[in-house]
Amino acid sequence: MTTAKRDTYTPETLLSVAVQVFNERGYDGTSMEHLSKAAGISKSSIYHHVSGKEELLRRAVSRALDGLFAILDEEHARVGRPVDRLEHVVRRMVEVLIGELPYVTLLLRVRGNTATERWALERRRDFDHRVAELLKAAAADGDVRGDVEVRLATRLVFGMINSIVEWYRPDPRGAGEREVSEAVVRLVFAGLKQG
Amino acid sequence: MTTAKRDTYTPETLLSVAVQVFNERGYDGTSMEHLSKAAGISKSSIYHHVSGKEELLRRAVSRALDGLFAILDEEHARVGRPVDRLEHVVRRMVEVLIGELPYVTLLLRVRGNTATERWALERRRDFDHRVAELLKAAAADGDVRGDVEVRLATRLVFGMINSIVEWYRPDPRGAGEREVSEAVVRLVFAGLKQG
DNA sequence: CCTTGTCCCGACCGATCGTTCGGTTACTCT
DNA sequence: AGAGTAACCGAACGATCGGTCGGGACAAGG
Repeated sequence: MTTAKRDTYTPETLLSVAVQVFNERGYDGTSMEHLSKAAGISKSSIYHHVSGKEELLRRAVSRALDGLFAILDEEHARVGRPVDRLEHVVRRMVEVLIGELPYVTLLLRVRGNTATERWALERRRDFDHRVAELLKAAAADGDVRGDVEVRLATRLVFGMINSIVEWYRPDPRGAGEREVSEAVVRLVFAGLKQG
Repeated sequence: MTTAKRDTYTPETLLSVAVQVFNERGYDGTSMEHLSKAAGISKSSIYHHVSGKEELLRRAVSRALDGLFAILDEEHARVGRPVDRLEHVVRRMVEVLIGELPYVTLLLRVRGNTATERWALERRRDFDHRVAELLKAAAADGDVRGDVEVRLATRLVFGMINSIVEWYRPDPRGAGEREVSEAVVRLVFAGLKQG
């Protein structure tokens, strides 16, 4: 609180604007001109805050990845029966995904054209493997079905969870979040069939 | 068979090359230079076969959409109990998605920057609504759980199915296809829990 | 007052974008 | 052989790309 800042951009506030535009137009489809219009400052001014377009992407996907990996450090993800730890991770993934929606959205659309994008893809794979091991342990306990391969099931469950970014739009009262995470947990573990 | 064609490009063969590159680099991330390198002809020669970059996109997503809509016209999708028709549509969606993998992949990544992309998004929404009505009818019959909203369940199921394009790679023997469609049907209707 | 540093700007850079054009090659048909 | 044409090419178009540069406006500290 030593400095009384001017009412201006910081790398963080600029990032939130940039991520929104990236998600609307796609990273490749977004020019620095688009960003400057959306931020209300000139194109060259953006370079006062960040080193360039790719740094904005790196900051965004880092934030998303940090949020996801933090789940694995939570107590309920580390101790207990694997099937219960898996349920906790699934539920928390939905919550993080919704809480950091624009950043995770951008992360999930990265294709691998640049070094930054390939680094993001690698960290995503790491996370996937960690969850796959959890599912494998739950299968070894006989708590989840054994007639679907672990790797395949992991991918399909991730697919369902990650697809949330394609349609979820924030609810000002934050009401829909619990409904979504509950629906995902029910469908993943019990399926559509009448229980 | 009246014409013995020269060994050269047609709009269709050129399309298959273009779609592959689009999926690797993203549509916006792909330049006509990239396409010419991949196709082995000069940039200007591409314009002898198609009107431009956007026509390639339009042809690709049209092929994907035609494949999906054709499912709804099949007999098992039109007659019978809604829950059985739903299972058939789910299974066939996986098959079409795998059979037309690169085209459906491109369709699912369209963002809406151009008129062609917005048209594709609109047709996708139409298809989604058709399937949502099927699930609604199955819920009215009491054949699928009623504690998850129909619209929400539809989106999550579509998310799981559509995510296949993110990791499935064609098996020369076509072996994995049945395993995937079976796994999807099991997870969607019965869930992960040991049955 | 003047200096210092933050924040921002218009003008401009070389490179690349999707597309066009005039012309050449190579095959088909008569 | 000669005409016609589908397939192709190199060069260049105006526009836009991500990024650079020198300098102006403005607040804080002396």
